[in-house]
Amino acid sequence: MRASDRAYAALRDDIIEWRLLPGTVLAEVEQSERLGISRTPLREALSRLTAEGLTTTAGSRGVVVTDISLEDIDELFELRETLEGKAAALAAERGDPATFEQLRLELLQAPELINGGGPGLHAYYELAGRLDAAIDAAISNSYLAQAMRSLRVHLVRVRRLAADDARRLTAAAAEHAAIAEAIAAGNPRLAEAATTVHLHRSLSHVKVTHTPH
Amino acid sequence: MRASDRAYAALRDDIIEWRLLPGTVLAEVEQSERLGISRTPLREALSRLTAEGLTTTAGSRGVVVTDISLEDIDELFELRETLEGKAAALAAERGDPATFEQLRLELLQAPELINGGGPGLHAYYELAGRLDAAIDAAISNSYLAQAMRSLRVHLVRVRRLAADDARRLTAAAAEHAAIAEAIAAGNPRLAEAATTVHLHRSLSHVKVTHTPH
DNA sequence: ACGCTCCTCAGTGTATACACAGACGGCAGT
DNA sequence: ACTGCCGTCTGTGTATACACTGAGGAGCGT
Repeated sequence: MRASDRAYAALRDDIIEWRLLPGTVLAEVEQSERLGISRTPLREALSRLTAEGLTTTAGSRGVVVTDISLEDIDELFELRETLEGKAAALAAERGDPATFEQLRLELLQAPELINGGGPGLHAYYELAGRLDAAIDAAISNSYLAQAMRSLRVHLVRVRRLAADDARRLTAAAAEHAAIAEAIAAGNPRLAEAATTVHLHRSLSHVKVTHTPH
Repeated sequence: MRASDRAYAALRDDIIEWRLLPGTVLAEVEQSERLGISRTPLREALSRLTAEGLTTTAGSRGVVVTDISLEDIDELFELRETLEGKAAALAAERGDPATFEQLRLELLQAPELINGGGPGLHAYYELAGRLDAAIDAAISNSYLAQAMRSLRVHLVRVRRLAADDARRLTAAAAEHAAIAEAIAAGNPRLAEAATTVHLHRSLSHVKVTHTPH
C-alpha cells in the first residue's frame, strides 16, 4: 500500500473519530513527521481530504479540519433525504426482490443482535451496511452512488456525536426492515416514503442527544 | 496564481472541450513538460481531476480521461433531476421572489438575444448561469450546492456534444422562465415539476442530436 | 521455432532541497 | 508609550533527484 493511502486513511479516521477536532490546523511538516512519511504523499492525502470536504484550505495557514454545526447537520440530512429517497425508489424499480426480502428477514432478527452486546452490535452495523451496499448495487447509477458515498463520510462523523442506544437502534432496524420490504415489493413510492421516515427519525434522535451538550 | 491551479484549469478545459479525448493517458512527465511545470503541481492537478471524476487512475498506467457513454448521460440526468428538482423546490420556499421575478422577465427577452448572434448568445448563457447561481444562493444548503457543482462539470462536457441550435435554446429559455416564475411564486411543487420538464426536454435533445453520429 | 528467463527501461512513488510569501516580534522614531 | 518599519522565521509552493515496480523485448536454451 502506498504511503499516501496510509496517510489518507489515518487522517480520515482521526477526523471521523473526533481525535482531530474541527479547527485543528494540519501543518504539513508536523503531520508528515507524526505519520512517519514525507510531505509529498501527505499533501496528496490532504488534497483528497479537502476534495471530500473533511478539511478546507485556510489561505496560507495550511488546511484545517472542517467544522460541523447543527445547521450543517440539517443541510446534510436534507441532501441525504433527497439522494437516499431517490435511491430507494430506484432500487424498488430495478433491484432484485429476493435480495431485499432476505435482508428484510435478517433485519427482523436485528433486535437480538443489538441486545446481544458488543460483537452483536458490530454484526448489526455490518448488516445495515449490507443494506446500503445492496441499494447502491441495485440503482445501477454510478453518479448517484458516488454522491451518496461522498455524503456517507460526513454522516459517519455525525453519527459519532449521537449516542446510539439500544432503543434507537432497535427502532432503526425496524425502519430499515420497512425500507427493505418496500423495495422487495417493488413499490418505489413506499420505499421513498419509508426512507424519508427513517431519516427524519434519525435526525430527531441526533438532535435530541446532541443539543443538551 | 499557483502552477497547480493553472495546470488544473488547463487540463480541465482540455477535457471539457474534448481536446483530450476519453481514454487518453495523461503521463506525468509528458503533461508536465507540455504545460511547462514540474511533476509535483501536475500531480496535484491530476489528483483534483480524479476526485471530480474527469479522470481515473488506471493501475500503474497513470491516469486516463474518463469516458462518457450514452448510459452515463442517462445516469447523469437521473441524478441531475433529483438534485435540481429539490433545489428548485427549496428555492421556491426560501428564495427572494423579487430576484426570480427579475430573472423571469429577463428570460422572456432571451429569444432576442439568441437570435442576435454571437455576443447575444454569450449573454444568454450568462443569464442562464445567473439563474443557476440564484438558485444555489437561495437554497442555503452548502452540501446540496456542492453536489450540484460537481455535477455541472460533467454536464458541460456533455453539452459540448449536442449542437445547441437556436430553436432548442429558445425553448430552453421559455422553460427556464417557467422555473423562475414558479420559484418567484413560492410554489415548490411547481418549481420541481418545471425543472423536471426542462431536464427531460434537454436530455431528449442531447440524445436526438447525438445518437446519429 | 517456441518458450522461458533475465535485463532494461519507462513511469510512478517518495524524499528532500530550494524559493517565496505571510506573520510575528523587536527596534527605533516620534 | 505608541506606532510604523524591517528583519527573521515558520510554513507552503515548486523543482528535482532517487527508489521501486511493472511491462516489454531480446537472447538463450530446448
